[in-house]
Amino acid sequence: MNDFSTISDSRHRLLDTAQALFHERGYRAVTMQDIARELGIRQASLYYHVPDGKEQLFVEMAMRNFEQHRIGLQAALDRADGDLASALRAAAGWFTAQPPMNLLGMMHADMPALSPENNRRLTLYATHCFFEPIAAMFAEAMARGEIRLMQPDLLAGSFLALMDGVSYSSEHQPGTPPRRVMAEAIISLILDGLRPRDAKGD
Amino acid sequence: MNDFSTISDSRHRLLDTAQALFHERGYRAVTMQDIARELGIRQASLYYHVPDGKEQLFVEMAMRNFEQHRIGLQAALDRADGDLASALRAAAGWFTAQPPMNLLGMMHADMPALSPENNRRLTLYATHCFFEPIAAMFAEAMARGEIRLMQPDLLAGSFLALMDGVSYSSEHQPGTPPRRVMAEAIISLILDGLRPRDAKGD
DNA sequence: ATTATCTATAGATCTATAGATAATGC
DNA sequence: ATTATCTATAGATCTATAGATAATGC
Repeated sequence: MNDFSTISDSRHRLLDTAQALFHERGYRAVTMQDIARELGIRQASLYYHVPDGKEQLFVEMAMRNFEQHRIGLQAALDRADGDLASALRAAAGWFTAQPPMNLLGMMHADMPALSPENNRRLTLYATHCFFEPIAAMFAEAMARGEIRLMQPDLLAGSFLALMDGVSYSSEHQPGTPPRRVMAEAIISLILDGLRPRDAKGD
Repeated sequence: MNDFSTISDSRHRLLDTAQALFHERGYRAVTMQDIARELGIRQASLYYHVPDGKEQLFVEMAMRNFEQHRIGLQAALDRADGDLASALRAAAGWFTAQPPMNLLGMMHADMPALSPENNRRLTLYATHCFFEPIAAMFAEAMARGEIRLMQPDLLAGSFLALMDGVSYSSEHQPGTPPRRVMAEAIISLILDGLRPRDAKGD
């Protein structure tokens, strides 16, 4: 079938599998055994691909995942119109189209298991890939006078927390609307708040 | 010194210690050893207090914690004035005064490690203690015509996600404002949104 | 010769049990 | 006699290493 580009195809398969399991259950809950079983190979065979073991696997998976998000998120933002509403829809569209990643929960639960050095690297890179683009989006809208003044960092954190909340609901709460529908409601909330506007529709 | 009420004082100390560690690092990352060391006793001695072991300890800790939150949250809401702004400030005041608990992250990461039965019990009880009071708060404001129509469940989930985000920032992001300051900004966002009001202050 | 797997296993943890020991309260 | 601890340890897991085996590409 596909004979080309199989160069590090198995590496990608490994990282994909690790990603699905780590994001679903967390670093400590997933064993090398689990990952190997999912791939159909023996646990010890994983060490051919990641000689430094489980922590290396997690860090490589996370770095690749963060980078994919950075690129996808930035592309979505670049494609959006020049207003905040479009940018928010683009960002939310990106997140809701991706598998749930539970970013804040992962940062909280999994980072402490890593070496201080890896912890630091991943935390910095998460800031770069997630926080900064979102904060910049809000800061630009502020510079355009489109929204009132508020700390962009706080808004970025809130937005990411809300995206995590959407993923959580869609995964664990029975009978919730689709993620994009929830995201749309949240965007409307962010832009206009809960208080009813005096008159004027939409 | 205090000779009375020491009846199950040691049990409370045990649950307190377990709570601090479980909330900080998650169920699987904390060993019985860690908890015992913190209490200054031997690991095996814990089993005198919790014969069924680690899972029992976690479940009892979580149930007690949820119940404390339900009572404190309800009391705060009862004390508030009749409008949503007061209720939101009361709820946020309660959460920011408590030690961070990372509710959504915990539900996501720790529940799968428990037996299906315990998982079910805790999930239901979390809904009862956190979701329902908050959703009711929004539903009542809607009934009063104070806010526009939106799914109370979605708003409750969003509010809890935002509270988790506040806790996360205050713990892991250097140089963030105090939790209550962040919460106040978020409440203003929920009520009025980001778009600047035409004229009229507050 | 290189690449990717395998089997077997050492060593480190971690949970939980069995049974001893000490202190307290009748 | 009851309460709360202790020591010692079995049994289960989990990570990671050593060395064998098979397949592929010169």
